[in-house]
Amino acid sequence: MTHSEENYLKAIYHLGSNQSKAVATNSIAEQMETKPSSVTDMIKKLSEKKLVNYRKYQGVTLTEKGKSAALGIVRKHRLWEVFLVDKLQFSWDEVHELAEQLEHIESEILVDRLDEYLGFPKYDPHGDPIPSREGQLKKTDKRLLTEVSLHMPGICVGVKDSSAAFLKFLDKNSIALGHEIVVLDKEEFDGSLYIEIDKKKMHISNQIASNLYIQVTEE
Amino acid sequence: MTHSEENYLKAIYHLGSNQSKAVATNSIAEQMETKPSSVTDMIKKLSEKKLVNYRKYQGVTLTEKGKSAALGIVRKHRLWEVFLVDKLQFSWDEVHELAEQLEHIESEILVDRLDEYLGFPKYDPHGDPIPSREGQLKKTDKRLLTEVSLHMPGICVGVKDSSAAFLKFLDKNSIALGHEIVVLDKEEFDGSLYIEIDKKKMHISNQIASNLYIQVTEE
DNA sequence: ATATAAATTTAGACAAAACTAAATAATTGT
DNA sequence: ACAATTATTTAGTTTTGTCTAAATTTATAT
Repeated sequence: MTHSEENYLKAIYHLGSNQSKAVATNSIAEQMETKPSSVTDMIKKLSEKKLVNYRKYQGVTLTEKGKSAALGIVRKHRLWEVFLVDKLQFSWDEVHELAEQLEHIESEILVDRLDEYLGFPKYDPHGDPIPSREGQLKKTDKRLLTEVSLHMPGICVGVKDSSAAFLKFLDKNSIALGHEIVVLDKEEFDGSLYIEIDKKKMHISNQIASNLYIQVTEE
Repeated sequence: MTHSEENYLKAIYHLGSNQSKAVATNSIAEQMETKPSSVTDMIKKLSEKKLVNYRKYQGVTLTEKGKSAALGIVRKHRLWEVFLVDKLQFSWDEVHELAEQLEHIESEILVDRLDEYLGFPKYDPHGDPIPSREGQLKKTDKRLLTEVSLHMPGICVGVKDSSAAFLKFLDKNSIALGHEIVVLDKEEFDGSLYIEIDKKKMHISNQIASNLYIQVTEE
């Protein structure tokens, strides 16, 4: 499997995992910053290899084989991200591009050793679940902070807006993944929230809150 | 710089570092398991980029720019090897192919962070020196264990007698390539040595010692 | 319902990196 | 010295992944 093939599979996986609908050629082209005609070419190739289901003009879906391959790449990507953040002191907004390269390193054993070395993490630094060796994903019941009820404890597991600017803001205010968050009160006037994070009380705007994903730890 | 270009530079570096003579097209082809005509093609390309000096039919040498690039790749290769052995528990003979992939990951910062994380190692698991960020190489010198001075640390890098009997003996006494060895004392009477290998003290005969190659790692 | 717009595919071209086969230069042995 | 051998380069082809431009299919709007 070439790097390019892997990148297409990953793109199709990311675009298709939410809906059960087929993924459009154009959306793949946009995601990969390439031309639709190039996408068509690659889709044909992947189709011949039984990695995607394809009918002309009808978009693509991953076959079981394709999905399994895509999950393998996602697994590698997210494990390397954990490595970069936990071991090499990168911050969570610096690791994506590096992981894009590292995810293509071919070796089952390496991935498993890395997994073990990192302590079998279940989530990457952005709060996204890491597929198991068998391609199983932990379910995430993550909600936006704005949708969490008062006094319901949860853990900060992700961001909706992953722009460097937003991530930098969070860093500055020591809001980090893994920290426990409770909403203490809501300001009806502007939707801002009084929260407690990591035992520190804060007041954050609705705009911030609506871009933070929380894993609710009690029903 | 493409992976292929990097591989050619590395091959030319390895073939040319011993002699000051130009490297022959055929030897590059042999090293890279490719055809001489392919080598000529690539050499022209590298020559246009001022990475090698090339005159038709006269072989190639690296320019300063090319040498610096080659050393950068060697640095990455050897640092990743240390990572795989020290952190992920691979053995010295399993890491080469993986490092061949990892050496192409592009990121100055990553390499520096890795270097720091590994404690700025000076030698890889095979006893080969790791170039500094500036491309400086520690000198190496490989000797028989019997010719190493007391308390001079080195790495076990090879055997003179490669008979099954000898290798079996080494295995039984957990003397393996890549292990650090220090000679603690010599027995004048029979030339046997008291050594410390991998933090374990041992007493070995002169016959054993005179069949083990050591890479001395300090002046 | 059908004209127009949007999405997708086809056809043909290109660059990178490899190859084969043929031509040419350098080296070697007598 | 020069014929034979070996090393190297050239010319032309292939594969992969991309592109542009044109053709075709599907979706949309009045």
